Amino acid sequence: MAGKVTRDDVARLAGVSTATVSYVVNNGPRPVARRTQQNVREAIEKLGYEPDGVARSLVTRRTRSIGFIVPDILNPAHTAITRALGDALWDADYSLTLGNSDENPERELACLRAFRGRGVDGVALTPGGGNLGALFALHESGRPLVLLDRQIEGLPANCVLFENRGGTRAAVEHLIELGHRRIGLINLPAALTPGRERRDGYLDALAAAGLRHDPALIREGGFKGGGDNPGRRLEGRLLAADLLDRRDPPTALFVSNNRLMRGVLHLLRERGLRVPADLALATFDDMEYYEDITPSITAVDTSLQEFGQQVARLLLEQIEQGQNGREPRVIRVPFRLNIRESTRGT
Amino acid sequence: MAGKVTRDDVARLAGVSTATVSYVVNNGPRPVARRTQQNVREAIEKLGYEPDGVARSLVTRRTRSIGFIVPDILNPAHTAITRALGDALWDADYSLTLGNSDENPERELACLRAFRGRGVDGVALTPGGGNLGALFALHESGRPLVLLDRQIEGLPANCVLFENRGGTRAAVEHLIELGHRRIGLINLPAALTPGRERRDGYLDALAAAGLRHDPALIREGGFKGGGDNPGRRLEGRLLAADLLDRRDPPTALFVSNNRLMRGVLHLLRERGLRVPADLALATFDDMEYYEDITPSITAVDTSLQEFGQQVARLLLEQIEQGQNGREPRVIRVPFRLNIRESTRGT
DNA sequence: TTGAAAGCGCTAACAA
DNA sequence: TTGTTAGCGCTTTCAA
Repeated sequence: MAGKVTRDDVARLAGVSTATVSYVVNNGPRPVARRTQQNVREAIEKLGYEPDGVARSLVTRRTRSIGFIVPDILNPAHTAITRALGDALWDADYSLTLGNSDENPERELACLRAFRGRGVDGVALTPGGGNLGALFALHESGRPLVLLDRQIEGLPANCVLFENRGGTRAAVEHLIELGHRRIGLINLPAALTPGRERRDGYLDALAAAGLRHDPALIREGGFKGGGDNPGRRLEGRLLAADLLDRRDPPTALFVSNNRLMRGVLHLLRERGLRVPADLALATFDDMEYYEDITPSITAVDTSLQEFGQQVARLLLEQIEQGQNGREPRVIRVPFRLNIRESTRGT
Repeated sequence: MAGKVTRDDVARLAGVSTATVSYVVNNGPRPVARRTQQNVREAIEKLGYEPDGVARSLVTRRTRSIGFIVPDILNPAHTAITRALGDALWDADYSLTLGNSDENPERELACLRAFRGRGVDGVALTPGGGNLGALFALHESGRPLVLLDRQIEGLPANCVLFENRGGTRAAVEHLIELGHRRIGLINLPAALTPGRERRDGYLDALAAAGLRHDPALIREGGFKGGGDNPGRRLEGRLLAADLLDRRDPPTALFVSNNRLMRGVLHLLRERGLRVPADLALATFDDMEYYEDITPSITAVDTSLQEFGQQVARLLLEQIEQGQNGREPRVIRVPFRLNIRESTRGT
């Protein structure tokens, strides 16, 4: 506040030009005599000078910050990705500015605009499906952009995805190996990448085992991910109840994400179902508490940490080297199936 | 990128001065004739002009961004606070820049520095206990600062706290009402505000019921909150096991936070304990999944959303009105005891 | 009601 | 090896 120390003060005290101070502070781009460096450093120390990032940004046109739009950071999967992304960016001296879209296209657009206004050096987001115009424009402007979890038809942007299909297939095959023949699927909407690919993985597993697929065993949520809409909170509960109330109910369930799974857990408690005796359960997204609760839950562990790191890598690569007409990269983060009591028993 | 549209272009096209464009864009501080406004707006529209936030910040010395340092955003309690804070700031047209300290004083300091360099308009953090010098300096510089969850001796900064004492007392009284006489406490380190106050609330409840307090029933973690140190992940498990292995074990446990609680849940599963028959359980921090799992968990619900909102309020108040020598505000966020199966049974 | 112009603190091109 | 200086895009004082 009071009387900010600027580079001029340092230059004066050290008896050099402001340019020299700049070269010392930034370690370049041109060399400075050792002796002079000394003097400047001392002056900086004595005055308690700190460079002003805003002024620097104005001339370099870089802010060393990344805008990150997440549908809902309350979803533990997004939290973990945010954490990993933030850490990786931090290591590269970038900071993370957060925006919640709540799966609301207007909010998403508002975030995009706000980020541009603030001059972020890149944007990462889980696109809600709208705002195609803005996203194409953003991509065409050459600004670093990374899509998470969902691809956008025709938009050749870098993208990080889960092994949706392979992970789901592995989990369902595991259920099949345990002897299950009627396996229900509580799925995300198949309109977006994760729902579509997880459904395909489920079908793959059935087909590979020579099981006929009964469409009546698939239930699909109408919800796309974020927000705290209470009606949707336990959507998984409704869908699972629906399935279990059939005259010929499944003996096992694969649940496509952690939000749906919460609803299913809720239902288990309400009905006092024994797991895996009455119903075996496997799910996508491995939450930390799945290994603490009773029964512990078999889950496809998607390495959220690596996911976040890859997003950072793509972003930094683009910032430092530009896209250079390179083909867009689509990275799949590997998975691991964590088998626990909800399928294997105690 | 290519040929950015600046205010000069707009001024030229509209046939006015750059100052006028500025007044139109900012709606002030001086009036502009309706007719002129029209012209300027049209020019802006036609050129697709967008103000440059960085340049504006350089002159206004405001960035409309807040730096937020959290020990570990993976802790769902912090996530929820972050979300609420971010939303409230967003509504006021501020953005949130995130830093994870991991309870590491060096990282905390690095965040503080980075934030200053980036010119944030205010800082909110859960202080780790170190960096006293930097925090006092920050506060004295007059920059908006809000402390979360932990007070710092002698630092008269605005602060938002939980009703640690009252909430814990209510939960323990609930256990006493259910007939429990030997109630264990798995606590956070009493060196910091939450641990100290929760312990006091526990003692309050015992005293009010005329129960003698047995120090052997209190176990205290050594951990201060963040990070993913695997050894600490299930600290609650060790502490609880220790307590239950006594010849005269408690019949109920109050667990001071969600991280410790995860360890306790893990232990329940390992030992096949029936809750609440073998052991009744109540905890501080109400996680969403506590109402979905079996048994559902009785918890002190601390309204994380309101917590985040209060942080935002304090911050914005300080930014807009300055502290003006006002007394520092210490806000306590109310709680609610959510009674569920882990104490009351099914 | 409006224009001209002086900076905000910094980087880097141009000179020396 | 170092100094001088022209901006970066914007806000706002001073004049008109």
